[in-house]
Amino acid sequence: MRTVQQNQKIKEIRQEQIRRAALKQFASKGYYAARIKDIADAADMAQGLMYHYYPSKEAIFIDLVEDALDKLNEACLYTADLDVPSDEKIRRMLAEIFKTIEGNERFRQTCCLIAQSENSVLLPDQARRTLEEKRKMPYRSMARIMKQGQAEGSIAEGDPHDLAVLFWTSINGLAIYRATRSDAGPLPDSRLLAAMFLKHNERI
Amino acid sequence: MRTVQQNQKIKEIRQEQIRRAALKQFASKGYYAARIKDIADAADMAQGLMYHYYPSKEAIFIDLVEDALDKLNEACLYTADLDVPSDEKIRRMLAEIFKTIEGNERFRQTCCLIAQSENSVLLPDQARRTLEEKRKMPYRSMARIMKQGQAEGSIAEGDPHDLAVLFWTSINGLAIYRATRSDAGPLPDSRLLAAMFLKHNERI
DNA sequence: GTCTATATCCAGATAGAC
DNA sequence: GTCTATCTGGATATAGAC
Repeated sequence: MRTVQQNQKIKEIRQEQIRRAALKQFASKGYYAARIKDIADAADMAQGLMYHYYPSKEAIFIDLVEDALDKLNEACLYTADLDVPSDEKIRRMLAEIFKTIEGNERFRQTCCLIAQSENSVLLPDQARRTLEEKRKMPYRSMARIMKQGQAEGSIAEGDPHDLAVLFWTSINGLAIYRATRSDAGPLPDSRLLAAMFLKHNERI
Repeated sequence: MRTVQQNQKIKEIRQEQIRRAALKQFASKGYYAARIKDIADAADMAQGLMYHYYPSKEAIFIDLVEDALDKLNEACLYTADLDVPSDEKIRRMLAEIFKTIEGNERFRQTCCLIAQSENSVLLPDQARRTLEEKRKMPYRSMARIMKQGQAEGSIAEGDPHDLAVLFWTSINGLAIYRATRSDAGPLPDSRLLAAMFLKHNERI
């Protein structure tokens, strides 16, 4: 006889299996093209079992989107609080993101999940709301860093929010690019992108 | 009794209606989420009639993707042949693209169609092949312009192909951004993005 | 908790009347 | 050429045995 704790443990493991498999599917195919069957196969379990752990496909998706955006926000706040000049924050953040896009499959998938989701007008209602509410935050954090950098004299002129938009949309574009080509070589040097935001005298 | 010419005329009009409606649907929802029924409704015709003009959903999609990429290539070649310095080509191209993303709904949808399609690993086979074959061209054109500009001394250092990748992925990201927010204000100034590619002394 | 079998629904595609 | 009605397959979700 299994104890309650053991069952709880199984539940956590299973849900993690499902999340991992679902992230892979949603990130590469988008919400609609990814089928429950694919996810179940990738998670090594019967399709029916999925519904023992999640009430619906949408619920899995929402779980992933929330998690992805929370992690992104967290990383932004962490960087914003670093005790280094703003231009250095930008450089580090880009270097870090590029490195993880290249090396960390899970993170790359997370980027793609967000990109995929933002890309699609048609999403389940609750997922849509979650997304719209949470995605604003990284833009705000980045705008704050840009503004601070302009005051410090190291960041290029221009509306800080516009710079933030360019920052994230460029990242989105690159993550998608990388994810959809098996033949893609390494990403460009992150400093090329950083140059967009830095004043000349701050470039390496 | 209608003549052959009149029927031909009807055919062209109908196909144009379908393409216009399909572009809108595919661009905003992606290939799988866009339903034939949606397209038929948007084109003001019965679902069954669609199949009188196109053999399948995939055929419509391929038609659109080919058309979109051909137009993009054409625009690249046109710009590449202009008799102005390379940095000026970059500036003009970006200004032109930004303007059309903002003002020209059809062009914006075309950008999104390409972005959507590139974003999705799972596409009908022939569409996938068309896309992979044709999308390389804009990258090559742009890389050539970057290289030439470096020789002229106006474009930033770095692998020309990498710069081309940054160019197009940033555009893709922006087009998606703009297309998915009803609340989005105007796009950032195109010169902010141009700054990524220009040497300092060439910046405005 | 896990599986197989099945119900249900809906999208793409077809048939046939007008 | 255009429409309505229908077929068919495949996807989500459920039921029930183990």
